Amino acid sequence: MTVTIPTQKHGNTSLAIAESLRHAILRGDYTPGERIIQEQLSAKYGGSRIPVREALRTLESEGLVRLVANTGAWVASLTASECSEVYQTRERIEPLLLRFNAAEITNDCIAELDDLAKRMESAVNVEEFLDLDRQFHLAMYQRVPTYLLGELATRLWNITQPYRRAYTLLVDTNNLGIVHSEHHMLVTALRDGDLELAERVVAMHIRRTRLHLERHPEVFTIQADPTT
Amino acid sequence: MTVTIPTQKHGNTSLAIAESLRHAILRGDYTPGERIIQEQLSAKYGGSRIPVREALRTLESEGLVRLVANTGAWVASLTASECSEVYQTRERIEPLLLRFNAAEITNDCIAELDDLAKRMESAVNVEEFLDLDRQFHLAMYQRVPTYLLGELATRLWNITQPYRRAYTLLVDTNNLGIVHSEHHMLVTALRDGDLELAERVVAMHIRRTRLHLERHPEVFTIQADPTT
DNA sequence: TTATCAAAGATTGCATACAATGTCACGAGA
DNA sequence: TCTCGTGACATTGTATGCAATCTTTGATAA
Repeated sequence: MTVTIPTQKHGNTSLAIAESLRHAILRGDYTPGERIIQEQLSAKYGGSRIPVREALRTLESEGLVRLVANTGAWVASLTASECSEVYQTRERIEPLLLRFNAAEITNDCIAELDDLAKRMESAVNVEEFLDLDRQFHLAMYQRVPTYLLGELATRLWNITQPYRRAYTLLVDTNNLGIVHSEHHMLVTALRDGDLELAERVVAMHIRRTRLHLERHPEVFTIQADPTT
Repeated sequence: MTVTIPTQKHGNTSLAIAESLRHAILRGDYTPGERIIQEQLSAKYGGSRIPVREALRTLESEGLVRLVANTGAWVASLTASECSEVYQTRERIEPLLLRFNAAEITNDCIAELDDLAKRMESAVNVEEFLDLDRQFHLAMYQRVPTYLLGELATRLWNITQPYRRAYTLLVDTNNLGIVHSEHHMLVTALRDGDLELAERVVAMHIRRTRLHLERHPEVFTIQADPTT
């Protein structure tokens, strides 16, 4: 399969490859632990391996790819305890990020969040649910440009994406009642201008999800077939 | 000047260059805002520009270098508010990291911390003080390997290094009384096994430093001479 | 004097080619 | 059968060279 990237201007190839590959990993086109061959990617994008290598380095420091010198690149995978660490970090980071954005979370934005929360309840499949969930968080956190908090939150979100997917598949979209309640609580707190409460809801939301994940270690057994 | 890197094994060149350049930036060999020319670095390390480019990408995602396509690379610089954001993030992250390490902070380690705190009090120059300060933090935070918290804390520490240096130069090493008290409070809390208190001391230590920095915006005017 | 433009020079971006390294399969010996 | 080597193959690492782009300089006109 050949992928053509839109604005293929000179000087942006590695950026475009990084974005495309990041999306592919988040979409689930790659499984955690799957080997990445430079030559295959360069063929796919119709270039040489040089920009591919730079894209891989970028994704490595984002935590989405693991590089070993002279050996190769793999899609990153997490153990249960590593994932738990990421969630505990999110628990500290995201309330702060919400605080930075609070002033710009206007009525329009709250209406949008409310809409997203409702659409999430009637999401028919896992992919739609995951996409709406991501949009919900970004809508809160990207009102205001930050130097690193926004990007950091996104990175942590991305790293855990495969396991969020596996977990959502496991529990089925009907059994996500608490998640929906929490989203509505958050919208209400924001509407009331109660930032303290909103921060606490975010932290609890992340915390509860972490505790659930910790009760399902089988989620972390997804691995690429080594022969692939 | 030519720099020879120890174990120059095939496949580790970009890693070695990244480490060397990172150290050079942290040492203050480069000023925030200073231009980085790929060719100069490749000449310095006696290789081609390819591994230099990969090293620059790594340092970019660490936040130490700013890259612009087709244009060049610069040593990262922070505005006062960006630096404040980094400190606020540290305020949330480092207590958590301390918590992860708590179980492994043994009597030996506490003695080492105590020693470092004392040597810091009698530090004769700014560079020695900065180095001991760094060691003090690492000694607490790197008892236990973490998946990302340790690396994240180090990155945030590194990003703010030039301004920590400028600030320390500004206030002079004699006027750091509060800093020393806080370090000793921390050692005492750890010795008493009072993790709650230790976490609060760390957070307050970072918070107080941030408030001090915010009162000295002149620290953020250090810039490279554009003609350099 | 200042602003604008064009051309030369400097610098970055990337494709190619080859070297270094790792991986895997196969066979010999225990 | 199992272990250990050994060779061929697959893959990664990097030097080189040229194309694309940006920057600077100097000249021109307002």
